[in-house]
Amino acid sequence: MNTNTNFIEKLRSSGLRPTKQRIKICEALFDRNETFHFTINDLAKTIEEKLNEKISLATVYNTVHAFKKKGYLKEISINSDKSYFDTNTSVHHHFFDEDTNELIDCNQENIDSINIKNNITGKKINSVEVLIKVASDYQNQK
Amino acid sequence: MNTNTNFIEKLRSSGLRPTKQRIKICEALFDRNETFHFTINDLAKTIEEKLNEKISLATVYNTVHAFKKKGYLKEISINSDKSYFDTNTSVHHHFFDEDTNELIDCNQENIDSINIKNNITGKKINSVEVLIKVASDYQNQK
DNA sequence: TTCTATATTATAATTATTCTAAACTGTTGA
DNA sequence: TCAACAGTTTAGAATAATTATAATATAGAA
Repeated sequence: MNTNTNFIEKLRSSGLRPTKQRIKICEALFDRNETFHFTINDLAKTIEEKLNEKISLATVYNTVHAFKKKGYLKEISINSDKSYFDTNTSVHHHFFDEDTNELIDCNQENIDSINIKNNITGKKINSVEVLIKVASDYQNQK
Repeated sequence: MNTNTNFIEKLRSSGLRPTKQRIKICEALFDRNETFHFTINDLAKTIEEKLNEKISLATVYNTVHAFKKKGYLKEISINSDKSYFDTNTSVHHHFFDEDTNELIDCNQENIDSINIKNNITGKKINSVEVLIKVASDYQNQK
């Protein structure tokens, strides 16, 4: 409940009404020790199975997008079948394990800093993402 | 027609039957001076409007995937609403213009080489992709 | 030419995501 | 405390990209 008070504060201070659903989603996302990499479905399943709460999918989508807009989540672009999100919003990169479809953080220190010598004229760089696709050594990749 | 002979050769030598449709798709993709960045819809539209040919969408999908598997196309991961492909299969990276939804090549020399200090144990790196999202300087990004 | 494996096609099915419009709820202020 | 209203949630419909299906057509070998 102490954490919940924090979530309520966090929501209110970012101009989001602290509704029952949003607080639950905060719990599912931020009440953990490790970074959480998830798809909308993963999150919905977590809420349903771990928190015994049924939240409409539309709300899960809305909330995740609201949180992303507020900077509490990052969206990661992988194979374009679905969206992946990350509770780690610091600058960092990702491994994507093609065997298991799992995302793994790759912190900045693991890659020399990326210096783009020439940017597109008149445009501002919003993000630089590095995605490293890996798979078992022994098997052929599709 | 000289190019078509080349396409037929290329197809046959990679174990793909040189069908009317595949040859047309080769024309649409490879008969150009510049790299082509496209979605399936872009390609279908090109074939219909520029080459006056109507090829079933399923065939366009099948062929693009076959070409990707053979290494003639690269798939680029951006916002997960649709897939983007690239006729430039050399190692290079991309700018993505969020104002226009346009992909722009970013050749390797524009970025210092990316050195991953620690890879995931037991896995092989299949690809390293850098995606630089840009947008107009003056406007707020979503 | 005939045969067969491979391709193509229209269409249906599937999946992720967004939209809609009605019902519900936090918050404000009387 | 409570009315009012804007902001939220919801189920379900709509949309869009992609894949599956199964019938028809075709390339290439014999």
